[in-house]
Amino acid sequence: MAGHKKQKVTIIDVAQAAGVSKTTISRYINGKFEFMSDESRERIAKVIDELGYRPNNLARSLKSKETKVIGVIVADITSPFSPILLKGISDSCERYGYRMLIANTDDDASKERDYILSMIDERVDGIIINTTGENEEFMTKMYNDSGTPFILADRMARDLVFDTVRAADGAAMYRALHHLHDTGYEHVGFFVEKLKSSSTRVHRYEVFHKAYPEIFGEGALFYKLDASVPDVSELQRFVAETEDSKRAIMTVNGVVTMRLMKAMWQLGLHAPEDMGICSFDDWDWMSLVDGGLTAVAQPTYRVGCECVKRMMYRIHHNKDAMPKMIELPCELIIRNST
Amino acid sequence: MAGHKKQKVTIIDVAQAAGVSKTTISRYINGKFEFMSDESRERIAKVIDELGYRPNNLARSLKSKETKVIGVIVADITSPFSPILLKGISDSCERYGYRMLIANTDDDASKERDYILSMIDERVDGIIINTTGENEEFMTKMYNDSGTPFILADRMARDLVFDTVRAADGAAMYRALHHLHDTGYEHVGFFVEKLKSSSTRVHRYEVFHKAYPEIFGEGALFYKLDASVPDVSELQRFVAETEDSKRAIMTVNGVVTMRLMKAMWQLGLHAPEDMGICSFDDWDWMSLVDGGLTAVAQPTYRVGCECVKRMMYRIHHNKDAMPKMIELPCELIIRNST
DNA sequence: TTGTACGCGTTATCAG
DNA sequence: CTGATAACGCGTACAA
Repeated sequence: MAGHKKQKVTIIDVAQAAGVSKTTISRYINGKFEFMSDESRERIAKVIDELGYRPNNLARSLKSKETKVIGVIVADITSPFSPILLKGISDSCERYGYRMLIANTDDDASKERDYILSMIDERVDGIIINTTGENEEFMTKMYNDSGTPFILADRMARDLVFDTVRAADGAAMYRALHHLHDTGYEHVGFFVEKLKSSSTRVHRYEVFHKAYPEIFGEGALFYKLDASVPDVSELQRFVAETEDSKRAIMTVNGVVTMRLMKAMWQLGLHAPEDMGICSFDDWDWMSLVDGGLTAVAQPTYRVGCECVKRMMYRIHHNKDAMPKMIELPCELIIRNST
Repeated sequence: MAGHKKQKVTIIDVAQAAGVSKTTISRYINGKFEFMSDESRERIAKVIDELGYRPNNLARSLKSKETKVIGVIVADITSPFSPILLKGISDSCERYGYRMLIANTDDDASKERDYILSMIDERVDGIIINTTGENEEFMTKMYNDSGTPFILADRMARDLVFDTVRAADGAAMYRALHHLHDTGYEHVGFFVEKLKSSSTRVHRYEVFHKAYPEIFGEGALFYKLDASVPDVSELQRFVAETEDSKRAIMTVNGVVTMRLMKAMWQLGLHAPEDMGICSFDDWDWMSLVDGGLTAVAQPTYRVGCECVKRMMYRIHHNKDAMPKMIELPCELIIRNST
């Protein structure tokens, strides 16, 4: 017997031990007590306890066509964004009695497809996905084939074909720029990473592009951080182009903020003396650097919660509901750096 | 039909469409091509493609008794430690063709028990657990009942009843203290959070307790950060007790480091001028503060990988192997703060 | 090379 | 109130 998984006790074992049929055990398990005598119930309770019986969820799911499992696909699990989203999803799932099957795509569209397939094979009841954005038609096909609902977390697709839950970062951008303008800044440079189709960055970029001229009355100033030129050089370019003015930096996300803080350190620059800085994304360490960075805090936890909530609605109430865009407000946290 | 999950195509549909029995389809799916004619194979391939057939993993697992799913239970998914561990596990699982079912316990022993049960119900092939440490006997019972292997990630149990993969932070502590001593520090205060049974903290605490006198020739100096007194006060106590000496702080983990950095900021203190600081845990922002914090970097990613590796060994080669303690080396990263 | 028939552990239908 | 029995979708002896 060594090397084998222990024989699990099944519903039949329980039935025999209790001297009833497995039907009755099944009823007991599912709380249909109205269909059995009190003595039966008590005996079954005792036997189940003694044998340590636990129903096999695989078999149950096979029969019932639902697994009570939600698939969650994140683009980058090591991003500070992901754990918070996952916590939101996890806490909510718990409340509704669901579990999570989690996958990480490393922002790779092909991996994303693999995991979607894999999760559908596993018969998850729905998929919450922080998508790379490159599998829109694939997901549509999967949805049509399997009926598995998708909900997009934070990142949106080109067309609104799936429920989408995201931060209202457009509004936040306006608030942040107004704040900078009111505080007396004359120029604001927007620092971005490479713009992939991934849309969150692109969206913020586009909003800045539109909002900045409206508020500051001049064309938007963009600075791109990529491998071709050191971050420090790009920062110096900004300094040169805005010299002798009260200037501030706005970053497209927390990663860029971190890269710029490093670059500023290397150049011996500090906020707010040398330049203001306002970060999109508020990560814990940002309250430490230079006496605290002004930042736009994302409602990431709530995004996770809302994804689950919407998923529950779709699963239990209306499988064919119209796709809906749910936007959650950001918070502008003003600290020492502006 | 509205409101119902799409009818999935089954192995029988494929069999009928291809004009063979489902046995042959099953063989095809499982790559046993030696048992069928080339024409059969081609026809089947075509039909599967046309129908978009995907085998139902629930049914497969029910039969085969293996799900290719590893349960992962973390104590705190929002801790910076968790995503890295998860990435290690995830990347490794991917290589071996496994998926992960993830749960977050919020360091709550009762939740931990619930999730263990739930995962066993789900028939996961094994459980990797960053345990609260309070369910040792429960896990032992579960292991005996179900045969599901457990592997402890980073946190260990009192007795070595399960495989355990962890950082060799004892050795790291010695190295760090030697470094501080060699650099000329006269006193080192060790700052800890509340010591729960959770063992990682306790272990570091105990090692410091033993190592400090050996290296510095005086009794260990401990400072406890808890709700009863402000962090700032505890820091001031340290300053008072080591006045007029070259002193350094050693923290028990990254969270404490962050709290102390905040407290130092409030008191206008800086490293390394006012005191050296060496952090257990090296988180990304630590390279930014005060020109970079000296830190002990944990091999967290590799811990995740090793957990999976060991799990594969246990599942595929030796279910009853003796529990083993696997220790991975830490790295001491010397920066500006010491 | 292919197919028949049974079992995996549950739930649901129906007849007692 | 209770219990046969047939699914659920797949894998596999065993037979042909």
